[in-house]
Amino acid sequence: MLDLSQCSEIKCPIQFVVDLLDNKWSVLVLRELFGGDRRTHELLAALPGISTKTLTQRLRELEAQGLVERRVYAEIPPRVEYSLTSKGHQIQPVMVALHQVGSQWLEQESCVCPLIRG
Amino acid sequence: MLDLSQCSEIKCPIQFVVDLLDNKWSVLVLRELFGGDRRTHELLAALPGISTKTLTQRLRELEAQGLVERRVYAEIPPRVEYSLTSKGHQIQPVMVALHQVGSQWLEQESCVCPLIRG
DNA sequence: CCGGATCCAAGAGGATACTG
DNA sequence: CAGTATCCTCTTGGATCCGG
Repeated sequence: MLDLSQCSEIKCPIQFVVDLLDNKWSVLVLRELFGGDRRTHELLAALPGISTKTLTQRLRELEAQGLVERRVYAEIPPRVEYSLTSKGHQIQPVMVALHQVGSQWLEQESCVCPLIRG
Repeated sequence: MLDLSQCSEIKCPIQFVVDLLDNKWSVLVLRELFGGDRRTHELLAALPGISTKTLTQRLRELEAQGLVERRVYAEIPPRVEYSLTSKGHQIQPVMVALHQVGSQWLEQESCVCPLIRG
């Protein structure tokens, strides 16, 4: 008998994206890559607190989702560079919106630091 | 001695928003509330798989962050309604962008269901 | 109807050490 | 330099039961 269960699941586009990115680091990794190609140690430096294990996991996931490309250079010492694919670039509107809303909310927050308030 | 550690932390706006929403359900709860005010059991029905405990947790968080308002009516049986605050509405650009990118990606996916292709 | 309290399973993710 | 393997901790979140 034909299994149509997958077909009847009408997937919400919002949920679809959220599912791809709902973990501690994916969005921030993408944010870095929007700044240009990055080597592994550059990402580690740009994302304080992330472990090598987690960074690798996230990059592999993003690669499997077709958002990120991994390029390996046959050199000693090894060199690996990560970049956004064209599909990865498509997420830019989300990043722009996150940045806009985040800036708005940060402004609205009362600043805890008297020095900045001046 | 004055603790300035908080001040030296320059917060990325993107990370700021991500921190507020990085869990399994917050974005989807907000998606529902963009559809209008909702009672508890309506949210439970609209979010298949969520538990009452988790829904309450997310709502309390969103309330604490000022994104959601909780209104209690003194009736028997009890009635509680949740709605977006004005700050909550400010996240709309993110939802729009998520929806747009998600739709785009879903289209690009090869459809697994022959009936829809048909 | 709403939601708090408890218990529990699963997974995410950090620290460290090690390999090519 | 890049990445894997192991170990371990903490959090998330579901299931269930109970109370207002």
